[in-house]
Amino acid sequence: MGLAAGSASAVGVLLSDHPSEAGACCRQVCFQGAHASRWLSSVACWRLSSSRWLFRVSSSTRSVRCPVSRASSCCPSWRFREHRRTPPDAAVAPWAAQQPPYLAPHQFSLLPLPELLRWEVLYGLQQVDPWLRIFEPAQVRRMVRDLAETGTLIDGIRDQQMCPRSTVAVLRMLGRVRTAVRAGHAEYTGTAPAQDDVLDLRALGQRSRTPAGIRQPKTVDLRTIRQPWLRGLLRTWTVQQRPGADEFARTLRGVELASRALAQRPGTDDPAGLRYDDVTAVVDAIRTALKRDGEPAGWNYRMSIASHFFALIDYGHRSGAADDLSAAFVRDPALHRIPEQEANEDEIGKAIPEPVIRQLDAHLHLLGLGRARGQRTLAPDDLQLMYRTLYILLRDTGQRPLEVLSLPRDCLETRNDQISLIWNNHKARRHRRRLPITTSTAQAIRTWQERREQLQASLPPTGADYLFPALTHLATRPYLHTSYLGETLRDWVDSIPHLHGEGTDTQGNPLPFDRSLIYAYAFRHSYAQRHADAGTPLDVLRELMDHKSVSTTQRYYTVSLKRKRDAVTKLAAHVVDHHGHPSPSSETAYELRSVAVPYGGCTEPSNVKAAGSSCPIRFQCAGCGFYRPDPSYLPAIEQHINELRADRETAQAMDAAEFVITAFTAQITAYEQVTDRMQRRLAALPVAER
DNA sequence: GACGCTAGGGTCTGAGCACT
DNA sequence: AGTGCTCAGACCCTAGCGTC
Repeated sequence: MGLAAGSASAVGVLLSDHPSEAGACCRQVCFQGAHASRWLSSVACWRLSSSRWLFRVSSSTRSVRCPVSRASSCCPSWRFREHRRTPPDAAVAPWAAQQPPYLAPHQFSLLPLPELLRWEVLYGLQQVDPWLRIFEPAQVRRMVRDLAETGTLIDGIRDQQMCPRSTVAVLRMLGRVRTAVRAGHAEYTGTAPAQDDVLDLRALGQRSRTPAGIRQPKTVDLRTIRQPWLRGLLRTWTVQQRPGADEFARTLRGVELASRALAQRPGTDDPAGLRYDDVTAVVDAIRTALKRDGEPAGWNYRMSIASHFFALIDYGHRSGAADDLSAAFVRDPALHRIPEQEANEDEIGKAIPEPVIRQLDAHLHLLGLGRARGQRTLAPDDLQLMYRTLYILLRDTGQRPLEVLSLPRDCLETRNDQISLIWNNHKARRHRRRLPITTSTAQAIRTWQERREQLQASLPPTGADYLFPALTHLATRPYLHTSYLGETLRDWVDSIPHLHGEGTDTQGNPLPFDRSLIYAYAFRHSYAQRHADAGTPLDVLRELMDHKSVSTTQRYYTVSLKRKRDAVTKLAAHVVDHHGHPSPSSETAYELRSVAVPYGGCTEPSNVKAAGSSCPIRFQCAGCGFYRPDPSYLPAIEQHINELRADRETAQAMDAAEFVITAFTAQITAYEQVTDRMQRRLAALPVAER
């Protein structure tokens, strides 16, 4: 339990009407900041009586010396001694029940509450402790004030009705405490959650917040799952396995989809009657699942939903939680697959085009202004310098945002005049990697490093080892959070007045670039695309990006349709017929009227109509009038000629029939003529176009 | 190469901390 | 008590890698 007002240690005081020793009218426990929960844990032993349930303070709860000076008129001990001056034999209990407790800003008292409510609140606060980052005694004091007229928290009325004058923050605290108390009471009496159709996820240990709009503690109404057996299985699994929030959400999504699909089929309310076809129906529903906004969900997500749903079914079979479940209701790995869709041909990848990056560079002076994150810790100039350095690193190194943010404070290394960036590959768990960088990139880092050294005294010590340290003591990681970078980049990009993309409108004006395509990770794609366009060998780029497999590197950049068209346009102008006569055509006409055959295209109509599978002369292309050899295949054709020569020699050695040798010779001659003509035409071209 | 799993990133949004 | 800022959860997605 953290404490507000940044106090390093504090004292929680529970005033009791049963003082344990003479002269001490308050039972109190000292605790250091975050360890209050240990104290509360020791108080958590409670029992149920016939008419009410209450907590019992454990004997391990220590009574310690009052930290308030006894000379102080605020100290209850001192006040009690003063009280006894008039009736020397006055009892402590009646007196203490009427006394306002002494409270420092970091303390609260439950004394004003009736006894049952006092123990309920205490238990609730103990349970609520792990759900909070910082515990605010002031909120508890307000809650206690507003609860004074209440008898018990276990009541059907809403929080607002219980404390109509409370502020939003107090009602939030009250809601948490009531959730915890209700869950504890229900668990003790054995009424929930094993039988409830409304699951309280927080009471089940999930520390989760809710999607937009829902402010109440998160509950899930299982009554939307129409099949009682499926509802029961999900409830049992949740209660017994206590899944995390994400695991539960995916499983629930799978169950919802399955329930909807099964509801369309007769007899699926009886788990024993389920068949193989029912599994197929469930898989079909997941295979075509949509996101909540109506768009098709991604393949990996749908796969994950299916995986979680069938893990639940397996749990039912395995654990006996679904004893009646038909043995036929299992996934068939061979047939119940969720295939990955083909990538869209027109998709041009996620790289930010270089002209757009140049426009971003031109507006670098705006980065870190406006709503930049971290204004409370850093001066405007320092903030700008930090974000500028982050941008340069993203742009020049192609590293993932988290890798840039978590760079070590001393991340530069110079060997043989080559400067390298030392970084950690979190994703592949390979650390202390080295990436060669340019002098200008290194200079940008050094400039920030020098300024960062001067700032260290004003920064939280947890981030001392990092180049971009956490800026507040609340941060859960020692380095800057990814959302800082993402949100500041978003605000910067939105603040740039004009950002032109590629192409123009009908009036010739440049088209605006879609700003949503600019985000931190997109610079990694740009880095890969930049290297690919510059001709960096794939294996070198793989090393630079620290990928294990080349296929991963290839996924980062794509050959855009435009680049393909450029290539087709250039080559289409040099297509020749089999006599070597130029046979130029528009790229579209050529694509429409031809079909790919070995080493070029075929324009024979019946073969084109059959998509290349119906050659009337059995693919004797070199001698065909419809053959359009493609200059890009020149090296391959020459290799093919060599193979034909080798085959002819083999045939001669085998003393093959004369027509076999003649056929090889004719093919070789035909392909030689094709290459000869193409080479002559290419030689006549300007050097730049070859 | 298809499939499936795990770890973790991008983005949106609300909770709640910190400051006034 | 009001308000702006910070951070973490939800949801969906990508990357990396192992298995078949």
